[in-house]
Amino acid sequence: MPRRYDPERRQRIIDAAIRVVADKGIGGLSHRSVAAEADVPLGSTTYHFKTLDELMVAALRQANEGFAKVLTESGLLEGAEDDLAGDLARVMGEWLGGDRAGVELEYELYLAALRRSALRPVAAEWTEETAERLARRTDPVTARALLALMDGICLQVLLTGAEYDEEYAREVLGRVIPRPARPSPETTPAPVRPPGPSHVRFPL
Amino acid sequence: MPRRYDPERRQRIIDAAIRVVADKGIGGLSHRSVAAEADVPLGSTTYHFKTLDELMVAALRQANEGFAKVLTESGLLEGAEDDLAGDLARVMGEWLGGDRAGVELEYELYLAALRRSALRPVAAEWTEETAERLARRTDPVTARALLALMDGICLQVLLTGAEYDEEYAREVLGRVIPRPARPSPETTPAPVRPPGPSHVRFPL
DNA sequence: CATCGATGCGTACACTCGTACACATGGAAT
DNA sequence: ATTCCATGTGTACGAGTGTACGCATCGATG
Repeated sequence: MPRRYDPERRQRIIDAAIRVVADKGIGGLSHRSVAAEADVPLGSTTYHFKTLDELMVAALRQANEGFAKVLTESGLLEGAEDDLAGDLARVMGEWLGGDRAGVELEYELYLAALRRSALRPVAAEWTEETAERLARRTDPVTARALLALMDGICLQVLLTGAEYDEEYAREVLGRVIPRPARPSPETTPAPVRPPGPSHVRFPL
Repeated sequence: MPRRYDPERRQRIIDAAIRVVADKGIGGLSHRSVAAEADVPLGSTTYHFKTLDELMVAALRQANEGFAKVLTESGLLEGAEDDLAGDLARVMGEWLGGDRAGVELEYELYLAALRRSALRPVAAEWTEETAERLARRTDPVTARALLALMDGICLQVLLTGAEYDEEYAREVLGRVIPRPARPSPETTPAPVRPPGPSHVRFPL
C-alpha cells in the first residue's frame, strides 16, 4: 500500500475531477470516475468530498481562474488605452482560440449553477469579482453589461458552433461602452459611431 | 391492457420529458423516468426515441417555443415604436417573472448543446430564427448582439440568483441599439443606476 | 382471409452509481 | 507509551441505468 498520507491528495482529486469534466462532461462525473482518474481508491474521494456538489464547488472555484488568468496576463486591466472593446475582443479571441476544451469546461461548470444551488454563490462571486476588475477601465454598470455581452457572445459561439468573429465582437462591445462625454455639451445622447453594419461580418 | 395504439403517444412522451427536466434537471432524464411520468411502459420510450439525445432534441425544439411565444404575444415585433430596448426589457421581465421553472428548463436544454453536439443544430436554428425576427425592428448585427446580451443578462440573473433589474436591462440594451441620428431635443443621456452588485441575494 | 410491418409491452442482463461501514495506519496530543 | 482521531482502504448492498429481445396487437395491403 504505497502512497499513504498524501498531503496533496485533496488537490489531486480536484485536478482529476476537472479532467473528468473536461473530457466526459458533468454527466460523467462520479466518485468512481474521479477516483480512477486520480488513481486513488473510491473511499478516498468520498472521504474528502461527501457529495458531488462539494467536489464541483471546488472544481468550479479552480476552473474559474482560467479566464481570470487570461484577463490578468493580457495586461488589459492596467492598460489605459482607449480601445477597451478591442482589447476585450482580442482577449476573448485568444481565450476561445486557445484551449477550447478548457473553455467548454469552464462554461460547463459555470452553467451548472443553473440547477445546483450549491454552485450559485461561487458563480456569483466570480461574476462580482470579474466585473469589479473590469470596472477599473470603465464604470460598474458598463462592466457588468460587458460581462453579460461577452458571456452571450461566447455562448453563441459555443452552442451553435459558429466561428468567433473578433471584429463583430469589438463592434458591439464598443456600443455598450459609453463614450467619454465630450466637453462640448452639445453632442447630446447620440452614442455616435456610425453603426455601419455593412462591413461587419456575421458569424454563421 | 388499456390504451394501445395511442396516436399521441410520441407527443405525450415529449411532454413528459419536458416535465421531467423541469423538475429533476437533465441529470434526472432517463427512459425510465420519462416512461413513468408519461405513464407508458419503458419499451415505449425506447421505441420512439432510441437514444436520450433524440428525446432531448425533440424536447428542446418544443421548449424553445416558450420565449418565442412570449416574444410573439408581446406584439413587440409588429410595434414600430422607438423604445425597442424598453420593450425587450419588459418582455424579459415578464418572462423571468412568470414561470421561472419554465425559464430554467428552456435554458437548461438550450445550454445542454454545449456538450451534446446533437443539440447544436437546434440551438443554432433557434438563435438564427429569433435574431431574424428581432431584426425586423433593427438590423441583423444589432439583433444578434441584443440576443447575446439578453442571454447574458438572463444568465447572470439565473446563475447568481440576482434580482432582475428592468431599468438596468433597458439601459444597456439601449446602448447596443444604434440611434438613428435624430435631433430629438430632450432625450436625456439617462444616467445609470447600478444593478446593486453589493446586495445580490443568494437563494437559500 | 393471409401476411406483414409498425407499434406497444414486459422482462431480463450487465453495468454504474452513491452510500455505508469495518478496518488499517500513522501523526499528534497527552 | 498510550490514546485519539484524521485519513486512507476495501468491500458490499440496493437502486437505477441503457439496451436488447421476444411476444402481443392492430392496420393496411394484397
